[in-house]
Amino acid sequence: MGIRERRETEKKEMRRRILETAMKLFLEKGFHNVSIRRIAEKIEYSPATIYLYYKDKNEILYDLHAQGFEKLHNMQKKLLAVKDPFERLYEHARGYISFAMKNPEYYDLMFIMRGPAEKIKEKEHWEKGLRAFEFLRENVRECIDAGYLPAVNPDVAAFALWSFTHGMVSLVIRERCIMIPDEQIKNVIQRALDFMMMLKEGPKKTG
Amino acid sequence: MGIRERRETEKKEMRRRILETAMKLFLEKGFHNVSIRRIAEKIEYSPATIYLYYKDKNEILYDLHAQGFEKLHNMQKKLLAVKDPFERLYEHARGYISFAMKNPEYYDLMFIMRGPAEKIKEKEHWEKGLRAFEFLRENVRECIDAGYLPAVNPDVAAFALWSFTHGMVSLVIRERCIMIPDEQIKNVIQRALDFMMMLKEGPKKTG
Amino acid sequence: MGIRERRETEKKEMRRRILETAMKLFLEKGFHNVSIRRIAEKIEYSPATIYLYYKDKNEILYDLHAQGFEKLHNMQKKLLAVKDPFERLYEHARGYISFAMKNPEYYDLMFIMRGPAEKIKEKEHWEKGLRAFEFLRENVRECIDAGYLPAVNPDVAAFALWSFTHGMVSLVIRERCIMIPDEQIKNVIQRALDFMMMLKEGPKKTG
Amino acid sequence: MGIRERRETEKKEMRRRILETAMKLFLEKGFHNVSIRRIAEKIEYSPATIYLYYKDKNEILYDLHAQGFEKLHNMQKKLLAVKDPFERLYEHARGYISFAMKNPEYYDLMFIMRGPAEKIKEKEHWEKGLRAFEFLRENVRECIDAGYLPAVNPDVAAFALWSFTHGMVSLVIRERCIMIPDEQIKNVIQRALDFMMMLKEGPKKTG
DNA sequence: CATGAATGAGAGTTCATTCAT
DNA sequence: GATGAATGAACTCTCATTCAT
Repeated sequence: MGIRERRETEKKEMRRRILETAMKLFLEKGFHNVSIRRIAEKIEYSPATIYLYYKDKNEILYDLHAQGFEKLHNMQKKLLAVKDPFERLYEHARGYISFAMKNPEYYDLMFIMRGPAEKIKEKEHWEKGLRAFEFLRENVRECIDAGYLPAVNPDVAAFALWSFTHGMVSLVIRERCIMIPDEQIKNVIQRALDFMMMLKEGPKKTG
Repeated sequence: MGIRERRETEKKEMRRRILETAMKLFLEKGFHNVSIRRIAEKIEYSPATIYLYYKDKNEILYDLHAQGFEKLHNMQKKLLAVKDPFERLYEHARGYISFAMKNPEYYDLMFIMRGPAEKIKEKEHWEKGLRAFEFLRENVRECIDAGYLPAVNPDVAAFALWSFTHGMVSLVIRERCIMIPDEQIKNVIQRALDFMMMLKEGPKKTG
Repeated sequence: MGIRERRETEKKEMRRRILETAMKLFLEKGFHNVSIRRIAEKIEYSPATIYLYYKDKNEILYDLHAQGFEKLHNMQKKLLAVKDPFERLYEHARGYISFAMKNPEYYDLMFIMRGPAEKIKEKEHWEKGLRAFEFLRENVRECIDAGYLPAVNPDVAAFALWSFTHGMVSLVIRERCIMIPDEQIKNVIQRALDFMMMLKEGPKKTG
Repeated sequence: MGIRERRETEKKEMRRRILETAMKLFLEKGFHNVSIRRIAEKIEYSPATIYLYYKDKNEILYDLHAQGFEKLHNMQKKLLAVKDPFERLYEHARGYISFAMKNPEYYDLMFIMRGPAEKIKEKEHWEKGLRAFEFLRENVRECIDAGYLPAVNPDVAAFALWSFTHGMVSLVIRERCIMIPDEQIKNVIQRALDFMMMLKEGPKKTG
C-alpha cells in the first residue's frame, strides 16, 4: 500500500496504455504509420512523455513482442491438461487460431510484420519463439509414436501443421479472404481444420 | 507504326523500368525504403519525371499488384496440361510455392503486405485474385469427384490447401523460419507438401 | 549556529556538488552535452532539484565563472612574494599558463566560451576580470620603471603579454596545435615563453 | 551564356547565401544556436531546401572551414612580394590580424570554435592549416638566418608569434577586452604589435 | 519530355523548465 | 527538501508531391 505502490501501479498502467495504443495503430495504420507522435496524440500526452516510459521506439516493439509470446505460451501450457496426443494437437490448433483471431495485432507483430523484426531476430527475442515451436513438435512426435500420424520427420510435420494454421489466420489478418464473407470466416476455418485433421491415421490402423 | 506508336512503346518501356526498379528496391531495402526519390535515382531520372508516368506512389503499387497476379495466372494456365486432377493439384501447390520463392517481392505485395495496398481491396484489383482462387477450387472439386479427396465443401478444402502453402511461403518470406537452416528450407517445404498430400484417399477406394 | 547554520552549510555543499559536476561534464563531454538532466543524473538527484539551488542553467555558469576568477586571483596573490618585478612577471606568466593547463574548463569558460556567457558581460561579473588585468598592468609598470621593459604604455604592454600567454593556452585548449605532439606541448610553451622574455632589456641597464 | 550556366551560377549563389547566413548565425548566436531551421528562416526558405544544396549540417561547416583557410592563404601569398624577412614577418602579423578582424566569423570557426571541429581534425581538413603554419615558420627561419631574431628553434619562435597574434584577436572576438574601449582596440593592437617587434635584434647587433 | 527548385508535413529524439504533491 | 510527471519547443533529416520552365 502507500504512495510508492500507487506510483508503481500508475507507471505500469501508463506503459500498458502506450503498448495498447501502439498496437491499435499498428493494426489500423500499418507499421510505418505508427509514430511516437501519433501514439502520444491518441493517449493525449506530449511526444516527450512517451520517453519517460520507453527509451525509444524499438523498446516498445520489444515489449509488445515479448508480451505476445507470453500470451501464446500461456495458451500452450493449458494444453498439457489434454492427455490424448492427437486430441491435444487438435486443441493446439484451435487455441493457436483462437489466439490469432483474438489478438490480431500481437499475431501480426509476432509472425507477419517485417522491419521492426530486424532487431527482434537477435537471439534472446527468439528463444520464446523456438520454445513455442518445440512444444508443437513434441506434440507431433507423440502423435506419430501413438500411430495417429504417419511416421514422418516430426520437424517436417510440425512445420506443415504450423504453416497451415498460420496460413489461415495470416490470410484473414492481412485481409486476403475477400471470397469468404466476414461472418462465415470462423466457420470456414473450423471446417478447414477438420478437413486437415483427416490426416489422422487412427481408424485406418485398426480397420 | 509511326511516331505515335513509338511514343506508346517508349512510355510502356519507361513504366516497365520504373516498376522493375521499385520491385528491386522492395527486395533489397524493404518496403519503407522505397521512395519515389530512390526509384528516380536508380533509373537516373528526376523524381518529377516519375510523375509523368504514374499519378502517385500508390499507382505504382497497383501496377505491381496486377503484374503479380498476371504472372500467377500464367503459371496456373500451364497446369491445364496435367490431366489427372490430383496430380494437377500437386503441381499446382508446387507451382505456387515456386512462384512465391522466385518472386518473393511480388508474393509479399499480393498476399502479405498491408497499408499501401489499402486501395487494392477495391473490386477491380481483386478480380484477378478471385479468378486464381476459383481455379484452385475447381481443381479441388474435380479431386473430390474423382474420389481423391473426401467429400467436403470444395471452398473449404481449397481454402485449407491454399492456407497451407501460403503459410509455408509467408513464414519463409517474412523470416520466421529461424529453426530451419536456410539451405534446408526448400527440402523441408517439399517434404511438408508430401506429408500433406497424404490426405489423398486413393487407396481407400480400391480397398 | 544550530539548525539554520547547518541548513546553510548543506545548501552550500549542494551547490558545490552541482558546480563540480557541471564542470566535469564540460570537460568530459563538451559544452553542448552539459544539460541539467545530465548533471542531475550524475549527482543522483532529479532535474527539478537542481532548480532549488539554481534559478536556471545560466546561473550555474555565472557561479563557475566567478569561481574561476577566484582561483586565478589566489594564484596572483601568491606572486606578491616575488620581489623583483621582472621575475614576478615571469612567474606570473608561468602561473597563468599553469592555471589554464590545470583547469582548462575554467579557463575556457572565463576567456573563450561564448553564448551562455552573454550575461557574463554585465558589470559585476567583470569586476574580478578587471582586477586580474590591473594586477598584471601594475606588474608591467614596475618593470618599465625598473628599466626591464621599454617605456611603452603599460596598458599596451600588459595587453600584449596577456595576449601572448592567452594565445598559447587557448590554441592548446581548443586543439589547434596539431603540429606539436602532445607530449612536447609543455616544453614548447616554456621555450616560447623564454623566447618572449628576450624582450627584457637588462643589458641596457648595465650599459 | 545559356541556361545551364545560369543554373550553375544560381546554385553557387544559393550555396553562398547559405554559407553567409550560417556564418552570421555562428557569430550572433553561438554555435549551438545555428540550426538548419534558423538558416532556412533567415534566407526565407524551408528547411528542406537547405538539403538540396548541402548533404547535411557538417558539410556546411566543412565548406566554411575550407573557405576560411583559402582566404588566409591568399593573404599569405601576397606577402611574398615583401623581400626583407623581418618586414615580411611584420606584415604577416598585420595581415593576420587584419584577416581576423575583418572576418571574425571565419577566424572563430578556424581557430576557436569547438565541436564542429571534431570532424575537421581529420587529415585533409588540416592540411591547409599546416601549410599556413609552415609559411610562418619559414619566414621566422629567414629572420633568424638574417640575424633579426635570436637563434632559437624556428618552430618555437613561430608558435610564440602566432600565439601572440592569435591571443589578441581571439580576446577581441570573444569579447574579453572590455578594459579597452571599442574605438581604441585597433590602435592598442597595433601598438602591442610594435611592442612585440622590439624583439628585433638588428639595432643591438650594430650597437 | 524532362527537370530543378521548392516545400509542408512528419519522423525520432532531447532539452530546459514547471508544478502539484 | 525533493521529485515524478509532464510539456512546448527545438533539433536534424526524409518524404511525396507540385510547378514553372
